Amino acid sequence: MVHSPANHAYGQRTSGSNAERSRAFNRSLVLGKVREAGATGRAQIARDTGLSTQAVSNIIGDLVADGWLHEAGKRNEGRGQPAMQYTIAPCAGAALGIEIRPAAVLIALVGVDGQTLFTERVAVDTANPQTVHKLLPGLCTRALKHCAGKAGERILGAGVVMPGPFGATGLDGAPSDLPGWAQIDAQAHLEDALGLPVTIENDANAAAMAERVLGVAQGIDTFAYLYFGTGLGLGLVAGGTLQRGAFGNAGEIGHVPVLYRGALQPLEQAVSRMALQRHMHAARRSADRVEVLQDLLVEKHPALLQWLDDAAPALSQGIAIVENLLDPQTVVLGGAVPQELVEALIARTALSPRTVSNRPHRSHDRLIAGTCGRMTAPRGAAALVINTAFTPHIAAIA
Amino acid sequence: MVHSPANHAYGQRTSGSNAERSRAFNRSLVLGKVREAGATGRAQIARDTGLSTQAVSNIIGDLVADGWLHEAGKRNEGRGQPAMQYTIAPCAGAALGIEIRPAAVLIALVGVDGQTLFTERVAVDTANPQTVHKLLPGLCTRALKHCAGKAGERILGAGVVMPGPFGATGLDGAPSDLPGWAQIDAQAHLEDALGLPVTIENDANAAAMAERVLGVAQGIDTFAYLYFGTGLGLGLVAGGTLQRGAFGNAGEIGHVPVLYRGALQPLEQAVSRMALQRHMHAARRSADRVEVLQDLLVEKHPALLQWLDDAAPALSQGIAIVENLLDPQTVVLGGAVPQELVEALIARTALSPRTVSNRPHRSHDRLIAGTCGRMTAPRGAAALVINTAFTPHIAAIA
DNA sequence: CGATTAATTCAATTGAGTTGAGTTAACACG
DNA sequence: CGTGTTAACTCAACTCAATTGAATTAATCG
Repeated sequence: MVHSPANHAYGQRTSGSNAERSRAFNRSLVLGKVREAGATGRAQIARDTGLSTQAVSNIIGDLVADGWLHEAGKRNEGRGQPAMQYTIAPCAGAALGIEIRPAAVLIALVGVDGQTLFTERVAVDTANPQTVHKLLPGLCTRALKHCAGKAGERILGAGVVMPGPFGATGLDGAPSDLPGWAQIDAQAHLEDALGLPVTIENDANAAAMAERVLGVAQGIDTFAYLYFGTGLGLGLVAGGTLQRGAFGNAGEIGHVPVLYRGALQPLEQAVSRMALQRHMHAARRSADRVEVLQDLLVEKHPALLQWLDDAAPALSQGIAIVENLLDPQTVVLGGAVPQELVEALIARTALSPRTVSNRPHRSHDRLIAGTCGRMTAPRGAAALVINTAFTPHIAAIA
Repeated sequence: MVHSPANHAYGQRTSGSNAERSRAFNRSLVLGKVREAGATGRAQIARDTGLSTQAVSNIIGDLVADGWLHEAGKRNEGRGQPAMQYTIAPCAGAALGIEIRPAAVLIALVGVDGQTLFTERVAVDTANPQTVHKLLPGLCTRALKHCAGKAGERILGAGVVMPGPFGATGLDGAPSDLPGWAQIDAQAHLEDALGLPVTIENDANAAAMAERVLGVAQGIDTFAYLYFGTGLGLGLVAGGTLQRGAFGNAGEIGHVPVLYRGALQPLEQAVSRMALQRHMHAARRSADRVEVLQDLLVEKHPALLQWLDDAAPALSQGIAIVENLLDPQTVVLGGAVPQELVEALIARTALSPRTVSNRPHRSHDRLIAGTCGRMTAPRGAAALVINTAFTPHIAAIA
């Protein structure tokens, strides 16, 4: 359990719009359009946004001057003057992503153009607030050194992944809890350690954002992400926005009961690293490290195959619930396990025909594998920060 | 099944902001603040929105001139000049709400101040597109006549409730399907019949909006609504916004399997009007009309009590899933059944302790009864339209 | 009664998008 | 090869709406 600063529902209090906030809104909008398109021109953005070409021109002028955009040659298509193309500048800035696990801290530095510039994993005895506070500054400067000049000095902020749920809930006491974080204001503690604005999120939400910003869910506005962690988490993106629930604890799908090996059990007793380790342990094989899992998969270990065959129907039930409750464009499966394991599980999962997602003409498969790999969570934490720069919103400048 | 105009995901394409759209945004924001507060003054709104008092003053001046707001006396509190209070003008406008059921059409006219001005229920043989098209104009003028002068002539639009799911899905063939609507563009058809802009929504979403705008969920930004209809539906409101899913079919909770009478069955086999009717039919009592249910409840009919006792644990499982997946501030239960039945069911429902919603300090109960009564769906349809006027958004004026 | 506090208004200013005319650079057709 | 067409882009004047700061009004406090 992690301390949650407020016991009341999140309130993002919409503020009124004025010229200044309009400009910030339109800047983000334009940046987002460039990111979405990869490369595009002013006139095209004007059409996409309903702004005049002049307005877009002024904004793009600003963004180029500020180093956010680069000119990328002219595009020659049909008649008329060729349109100058713009792309997100690789050195426009970067965001830090940090994952705090019970026995390790993972860090990633991701550029606003989507390049992962640096990753590192540090094992710790216990990831208590003191240890992490001492560890972070060093890690942070090391990360920044590795990309000096390339991502410039503009660090937008830090995203931090910590295991949920946040605040006191009926799910406390899970083995994934971090010691010592429940009593302190985690965000303030981390901002103090890093000297950067910090956003805290759970692993599944961060992973979902990783796939949306950097991975397989780019351009998909409404999807669910099943995160294969110690337990099983669910990250929800609807209309391009992360759904956190009223207290930041949406997505606790691991506790939903499903039929598994003939009995009703919480889904994460069937599908999760914890479940897999328990199963392999019973077969006297360890499965605590990602490399080991990969080896077991290559050697087609019968216990692993058995687990896959048992887990798939449980997963299918979970997906049916998610599909019927949220009607997503697709469900992404991923997490801190080898890509091959995810794919093997997907291959064995027969999706229920009785859901709203079983529609005739689909542009995406109902269940797809995440591509962000092992560093999904820390990269997602960074993606979280990057995403805000590309998502327009009217907000008072604090 | 109802025709869904597009087989691709909803796209509400954000447009850029300019002076005009900023003004519209701020107007809605101010209107929303007045609605939220009941009565409030300019300076207070300025503080709430981060706008200057001058800006708020100008906007309020406009809104009063346009008939949206009324002055409601000065408030004398402490020092300083007393603040003029403003309220939503009862005759500022109204919205039409229509529910199309297989054997009946229900209509409601709701003023922007929240007053229900008129309701009517018309039985029909089959609610096919032709019948409805012929019926609506008369119903509509009748509704408007009953409030002439009171709600003025400003009708903002019509909300229409039709049973989901929309478009082709894996859930087709449900008994709640409407005949003949799958082949036509329902929205265009209804706009033609009414001469008003039409918003189509399913019953649960409309009911959720009814409670948010008119009922027990006022001021609650994130909640789930369990709608007791022919089946069981789920309306989701997150951050004040209705969550429709990618194709408008979010909330099909009725198909989630739960343990009911010793076997895994879809939740709506346990909790729904359909389930109740089947159970009472087996006890040789009809239960097809709301009045009959009320009588059965008063006489404490043993079969009904038995059904309540059986349904409650199933409901509890459904609620646990909703809580863990969405972390709402509260869950509202309601629908087209007597209020007393809803309350009797709630009284028997023991909520799971193992969910994120089991938090120590709660401002709302975890499960509360809806208060919008029998006309929930049509009133909610109207609320849907009214809500847009009070919700700020940057959008191109088409 | 004067000082203080708070709401409101007036008038001038500012920021940002729009408008419409003009420029540039490609293609297409004779 | 030149002229017309098309489309991207730019310049300068304009407009809308919010901000700023001073002034006004109406209440309470001492």
